Amino acid sequence: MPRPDRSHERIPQILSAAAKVFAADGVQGARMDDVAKEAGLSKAAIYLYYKNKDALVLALLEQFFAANLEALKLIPQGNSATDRLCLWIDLVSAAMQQGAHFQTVGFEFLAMAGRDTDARQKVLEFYQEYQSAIAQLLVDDGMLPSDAANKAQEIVALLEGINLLWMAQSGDMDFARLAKSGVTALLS
Amino acid sequence: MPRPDRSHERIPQILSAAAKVFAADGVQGARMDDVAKEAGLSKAAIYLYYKNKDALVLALLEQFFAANLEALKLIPQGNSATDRLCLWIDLVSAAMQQGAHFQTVGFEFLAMAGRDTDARQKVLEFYQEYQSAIAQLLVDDGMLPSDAANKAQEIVALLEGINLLWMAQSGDMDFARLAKSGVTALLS
Amino acid sequence: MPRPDRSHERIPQILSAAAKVFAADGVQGARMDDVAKEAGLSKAAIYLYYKNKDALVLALLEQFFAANLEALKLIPQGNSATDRLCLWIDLVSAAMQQGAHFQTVGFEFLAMAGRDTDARQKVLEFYQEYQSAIAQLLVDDGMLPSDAANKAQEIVALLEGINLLWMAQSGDMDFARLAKSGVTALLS
Amino acid sequence: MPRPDRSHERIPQILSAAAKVFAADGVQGARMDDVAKEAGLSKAAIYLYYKNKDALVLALLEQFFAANLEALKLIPQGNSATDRLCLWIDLVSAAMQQGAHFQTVGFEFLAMAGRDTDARQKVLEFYQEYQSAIAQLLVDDGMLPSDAANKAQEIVALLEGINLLWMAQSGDMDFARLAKSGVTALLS
DNA sequence: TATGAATGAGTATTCATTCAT
DNA sequence: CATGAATGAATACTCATTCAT
Repeated sequence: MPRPDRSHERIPQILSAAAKVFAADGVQGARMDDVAKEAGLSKAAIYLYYKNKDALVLALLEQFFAANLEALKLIPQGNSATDRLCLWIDLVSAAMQQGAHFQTVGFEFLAMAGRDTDARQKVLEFYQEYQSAIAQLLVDDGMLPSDAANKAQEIVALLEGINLLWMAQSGDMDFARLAKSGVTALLS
Repeated sequence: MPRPDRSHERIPQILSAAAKVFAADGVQGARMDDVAKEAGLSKAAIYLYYKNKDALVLALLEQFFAANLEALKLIPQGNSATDRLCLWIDLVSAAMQQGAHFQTVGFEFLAMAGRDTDARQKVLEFYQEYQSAIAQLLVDDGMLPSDAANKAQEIVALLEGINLLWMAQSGDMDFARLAKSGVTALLS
Repeated sequence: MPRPDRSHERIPQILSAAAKVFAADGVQGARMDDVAKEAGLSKAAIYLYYKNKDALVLALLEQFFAANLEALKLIPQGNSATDRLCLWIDLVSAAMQQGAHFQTVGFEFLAMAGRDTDARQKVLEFYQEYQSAIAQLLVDDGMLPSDAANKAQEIVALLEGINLLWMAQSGDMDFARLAKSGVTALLS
Repeated sequence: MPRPDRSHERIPQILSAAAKVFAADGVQGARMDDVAKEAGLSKAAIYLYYKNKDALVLALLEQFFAANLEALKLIPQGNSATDRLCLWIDLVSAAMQQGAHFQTVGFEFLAMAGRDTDARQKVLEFYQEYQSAIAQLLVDDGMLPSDAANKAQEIVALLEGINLLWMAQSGDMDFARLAKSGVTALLS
């Protein structure tokens, strides 16, 4: 009599706990003990699902960038590229307030990318998809593909940079206003 | 009988070693042992100059942002704000190739800022000075102070974002071209 | 509704798997997980048949020495004690090639005997029966019982020692020839 | 507090403690914690001298067989091979009472030899030197080299086997008497 | 000022064992 | 009978930090 497969509930449970603990203590500073406690599981149970801490970190890193890519699907239809981006920025900005605390982990993932091949691969893929999506949006609006690629890079850089400043200032900054103003300027 | 103060030669020696080791292994991953070996000193000698690892990390963080602020003094005189920024970007871009490897540590410092008060303070100061300098440059060119503050934030965000993309792509990107093109667009 | 008793098939299945795993990884190094996998059972199933790992080890130890005692029953009838021993050595030697790999576990059992009362008991019994059987064989040939006891001890020691050397040399040695030559010399 | 002992004194200190603990708990059962405590050092200090537990075990194994080889140098001069061996047996027998408890570890080393290449190498070397020394003694007494090699193997086997029985019987056996009687028989 | 030697306080990882199903 | 899932209790190994010299 096979029992139900608990993996599908344990894995989000563990990842969610890990995200919380990693955000609070940093990737290296986080203890498996605390992840387990936060997940309401024994430490050994974590190792049932992740071979070791590195595997857990990588799984979280994947989830982090995958979640960010998900946000690209929220880009709405609309008249102009500028309009569509500005509407999207509002959506993203609202969502940002939520996961703000966890965002700092993103910086550690970027640092990891400088040292770990797997991490670098994920980061690269993420920015490539991100830029592609923005470029497509510009092409939809009539921009030449070659121009769109460059402009998309500027836009992505601007948004990531604003995000960086926003984090640096502990969220004490109007992300949406600055982003919309910047994007509008870049596209005018 | 006073002994010679070796601080002026030991401190750069240690910081330089620490920078190398931190870049290679990450801030938390770096071992005092390795810093000492890299510096050609005994581990205990490090403790003569830095109370503990945290102090060393903070000193390095200070140095990191101070060095970046130094770059602001390189902003040249010139006709328009756009011209001056573009000339400056060329200078910065050339310098960047050098310390590329160490830049990843910057991300860890940003992550630290999310958790450590001292780190946050330094990061905040850095971005405030950075934005002020850019804003001043815009005011010099005739922009209204209130507009200049906003525009400076956009420019700083853009440049930091491009830097981030540049790191993420392991330097495989034309930093200067993209930065100049973006800044020009923002200021047109 | 009584269910069929599977003990008679499970127990050899488990012991045989355990023997394999113990031989490969050592008694302490062997994991119940691996024994279970080797036996094609779940780990918990092992515990249905053996209270704990110690019980399994002891069962294996018993089997090990019992199997060695079985060999004593193979001592053939014959003319002289020397003849009978030499014939027997040939039989034992042929069998040794088989279980060679598992023999290393024997050393661990001897080591255990130095620390564990139960193990010591089994080992003592084994050598007592071993020596008795050989002594009886000598008495059958006309030797005085008191002389036979001593001579049997020498013979057992010699054979065990040759076995030891044979193991130490990874089987790269003519066990039978050396054993027969030695026994003949002891009895001449 | 006086300055601690010099490092070259630490190694015998650690090995001696390890021998004690390993004898009591077995090689795998021994905890580094206990070795440290027995040595009067911190656990970390052990790791200053031995990379890991395996390295410590191997060092002990080396010492074990090296010490046994040392005993070969005690073989005295004398008239006949038999005389020399009997005199030597008396010496060895007296020494055995001392390290009796540690001898059980020898069985574990033999078991290790079945699984670990380094261990096997050491064991092989040991028995080769052991047999060579005995063979030389026989040649000194006029035996043909080819006969001596075989006879030496029998003698070594006998002595190791008696040692094995002696351990199995917890020392409750007259090692020297049996050994001398056996060797005399083998050489008559 | 400088260091070799030492350690206390962790931390990741493992594994025998249990139990609900 | 049988097992997938879970865990408590261990244990090897690490590292920032100290201190006698």
